Amino acid sequence: MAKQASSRSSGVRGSRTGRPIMALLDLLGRRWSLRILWELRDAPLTSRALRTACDEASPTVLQARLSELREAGFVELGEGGGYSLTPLGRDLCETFMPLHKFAERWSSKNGV
Amino acid sequence: MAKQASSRSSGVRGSRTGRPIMALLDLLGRRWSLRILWELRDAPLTSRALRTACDEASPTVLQARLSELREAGFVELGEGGGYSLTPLGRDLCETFMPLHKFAERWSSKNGV
DNA sequence: CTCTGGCGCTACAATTATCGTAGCAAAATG
DNA sequence: CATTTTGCTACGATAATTGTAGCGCCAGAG
Repeated sequence: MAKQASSRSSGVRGSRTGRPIMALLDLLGRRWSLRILWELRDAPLTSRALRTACDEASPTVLQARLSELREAGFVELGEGGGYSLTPLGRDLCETFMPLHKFAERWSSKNGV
Repeated sequence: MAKQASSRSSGVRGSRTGRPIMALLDLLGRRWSLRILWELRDAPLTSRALRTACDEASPTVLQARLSELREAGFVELGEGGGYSLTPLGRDLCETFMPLHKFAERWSSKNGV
């Protein structure tokens, strides 16, 4: 795999291009990335609680995403356990929060 | 896998939950989804041009994502060829456009 | 008509990522 | 000490993605 170096955020597709947006788009375009940020949006969650919130996704991926997200500086693991958004992560979350409203508008046009 | 029914948007993880945001998050959390929307943001592109723009991603996935995005009503294929955003798709794109600025802010804190 | 060349799209094998289950060591609790 | 919960990992099975090649179609050039 060799995707994760150690403290660099460059296992991300598109980061080679020097366009940060590409790196971000790629990082967020991985399974459960967006979901994790979303579930953490207003309260810290333990890894298990997060797993439950994420429809019982496998801990393997969750842990991988959590590592990436932590490395990216969006998520952190508190002293007494429990994952939470960093200020930067919260900022990112705000950015695509309007997606919520959009989703509802979309689903009605989509026949649910 | 029976992911794509035909004209339903329900091969999407989370759509079972009845929470449209989950369905959207899952759809966008697939490889190249966000990137495709991003590349189409201000001009239509032919499938080849899109492939070039997407760092020569394999046509297999691109075509798959394009189908999903078309089914979701975000992207359409014009008469004379060329993919473009639908009004809805453009709307979605606007939603996460601030990500661009965020990405730059992020990359500077990240040491690139 | 024939020959390019671009279009959207597909086949297929190889490689990766993800899933699902089980379980670990460490810390907290009783 | 026994139990529970924490973050995290192993590993075989399954699904998604990659890379390369090429299809049928159509417009324009010769």
